[in-house]
Amino acid sequence: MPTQPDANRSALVRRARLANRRLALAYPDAHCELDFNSPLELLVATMLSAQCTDVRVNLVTPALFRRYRTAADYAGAERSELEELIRSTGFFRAKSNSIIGMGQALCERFAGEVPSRLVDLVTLPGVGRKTANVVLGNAFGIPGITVDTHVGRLARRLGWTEEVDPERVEAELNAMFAKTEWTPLSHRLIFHGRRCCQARKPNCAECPIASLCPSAGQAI
DNA sequence: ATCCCGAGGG
DNA sequence: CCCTCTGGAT
Repeated sequence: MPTQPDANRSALVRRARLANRRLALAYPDAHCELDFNSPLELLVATMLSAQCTDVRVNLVTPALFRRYRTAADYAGAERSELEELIRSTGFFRAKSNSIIGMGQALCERFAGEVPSRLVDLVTLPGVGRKTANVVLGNAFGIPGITVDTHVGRLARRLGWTEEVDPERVEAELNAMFAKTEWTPLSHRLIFHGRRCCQARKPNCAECPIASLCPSAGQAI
């Protein structure tokens, strides 16, 4: 006989998994919307995506990826030139510093290659868990929940977690879903967050998982 | 005025 | 825990 908190917990997990299945039907084409052709390109694009739309990132990366092709290219990049190429993505000074430092770190510690382990990725300047999980999930096929602004907001609205710290949100979602769902679930939540459950105006009237959402219809 | 596929520093 | 970094879109 399960205790009451356990029963509530398992009901929550069943509701969350049902929502994931409905999101899979609603967004069968959910995928990483950053344009890239290599792990290094995805790493750079993801570093640029902080507080910036992926549409904006995809506007600057074609010229960026033509100018810099290897880790050594980034390591030796001229700061002012790199800054101008990425200026419109915001935080351009910090991002330039991170990208140059990232290139140097790859050359010095990883033979110029992007590492495929989270513990290694997060040692790179400007690379946190979110960026690391994007690279792992989309360039190396290693499952991970990417807790960006959308995933965090939706997980809280859906009542899947009350945590604010992205690492804690990630841990809670990891415990609720099969590992094979971690990356596709992240993509579905991001698609849903952009197209329907937006930060300022959630469209609960047309939301495919409103019946599974404790926040539906409420002013958030 | 608020938000966008965050990370680092104090 | 907080704060800051930055430009563009709505």
